[in-house]
Amino acid sequence: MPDGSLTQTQKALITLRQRILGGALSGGTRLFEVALADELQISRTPIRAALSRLAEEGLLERGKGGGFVVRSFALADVVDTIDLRGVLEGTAARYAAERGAPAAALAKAQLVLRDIDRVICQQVIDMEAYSALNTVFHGLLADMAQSPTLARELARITALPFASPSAFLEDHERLETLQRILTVAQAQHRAILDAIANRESGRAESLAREHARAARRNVEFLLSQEAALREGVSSLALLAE
Amino acid sequence: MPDGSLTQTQKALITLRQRILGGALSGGTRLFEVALADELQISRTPIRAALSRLAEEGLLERGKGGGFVVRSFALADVVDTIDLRGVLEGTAARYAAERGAPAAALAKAQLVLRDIDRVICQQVIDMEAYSALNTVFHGLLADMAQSPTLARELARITALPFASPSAFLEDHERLETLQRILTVAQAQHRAILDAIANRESGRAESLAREHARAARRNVEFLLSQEAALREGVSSLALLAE
DNA sequence: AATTACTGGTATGTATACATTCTGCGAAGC
DNA sequence: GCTTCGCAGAATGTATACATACCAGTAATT
Repeated sequence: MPDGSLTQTQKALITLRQRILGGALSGGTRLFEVALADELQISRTPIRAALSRLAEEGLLERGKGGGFVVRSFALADVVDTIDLRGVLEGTAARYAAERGAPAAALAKAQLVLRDIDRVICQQVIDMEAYSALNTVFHGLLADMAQSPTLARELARITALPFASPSAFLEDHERLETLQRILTVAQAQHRAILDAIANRESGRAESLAREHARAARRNVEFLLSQEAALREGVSSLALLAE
Repeated sequence: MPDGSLTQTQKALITLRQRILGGALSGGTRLFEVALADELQISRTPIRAALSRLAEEGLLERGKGGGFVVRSFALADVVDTIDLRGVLEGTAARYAAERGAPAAALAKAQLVLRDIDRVICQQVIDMEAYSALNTVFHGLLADMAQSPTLARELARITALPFASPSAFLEDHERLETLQRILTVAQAQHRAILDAIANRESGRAESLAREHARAARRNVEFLLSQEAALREGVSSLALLAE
């Protein structure tokens, strides 16, 4: 639990977020200000601020007569959220193609893809590096759409751990499987960029949607495994039973 | 300014929301807790809570070192947001078609369309009644998708006054123009419902997107008018200069 | 002259006492 | 037996005093 020069609100925010995402607080659990204040040794005011921001992030819901409840995510919600990301990224790709992406962004995206190539051809894949690069690529896609509104909503969705573009990748056991998945994803990245560069908006949209669909297949695969295997999937810790 | 048995937070929330939507606070304006507390005769704590919720609604943004700033909406943002609603409603319609909408919802939607018919064939159109029915119809569409995630995001977007399904309709001067617009919209409603009932997902999605496009055309038309005419368009009061 | 360090003012952050409201349970009344 | 009233407690809502952090303006030092 970090304690640098953070404000009390930030400390509470980090701790509580961690607990929710980590599954320590299961969906439907009501959070009481006094109890939390007592436990975390922080006064009610910053606790309240933290709860409010968690509601803003979509991890909590406001109860009827005040109060906050941990939002519960069912499998169907996870799948829907990933698909929704696909829809939004599809729209971003379409906008980028229709409006014409800035040459600088396109060039940068090409460089990122080159870097990703370098990472995935290694014998031991550095997943942290891949995730970082993948996130940058998807961020560039959002930028190329030149729509702050869309970028905002995409950021909101992506903030949920299971909807992030790099979710569920670190959880594949076999190297071959992982390498195959990443190779296909990279081909999709190239195709999306190509469609945008050629101003093929329909193609760009479809490809981006399909790209997210791969993430959905990943979840469905992981959930078809034995429960024991699912234990380690940190992105799914907050799933309801 | 209402004062029933509302909490201070609610009062502050309502007042501030009204000011932002009404354009009394232009985009980029920073809101200071103390100043607001002093002016509204409410202590800082509920002011803070209200500001936090307005940030959640998307009307305010959090500044770098704390503090809140009124979000500024340019014309491009309005257009993008309406299109985004189209994308989301398109997705809702597609889901409804793919998953199969509950018979009860379909029947209810048919009834609503019947009611809308009755409203728009009048000599003097009761716009309040139309807006209410139109909102119900769009709400049913969101329900038929059977995706809480999607419904949530749709509700978020629709909360912005210029992105609501019924925005900009009350601002048409000539009766014939209004009647033509509503007639076309109603035809689109029917087509969307038909596509959903027939499980034609692609058609349903395209139609719902096009339906939102009509709202976009409305904005663009209104903004092409003289500034004097735009004065009365309440949904656009918060637009940046 | 440029830079830095001080300082006053103003902003948000925090703690806490007090107010209010809601809820669940139990007893009284129908 | 069921409803309703009311009470107790526990929760959130509110006010406010105090702490801290940030910024700008100014003066001192290099």
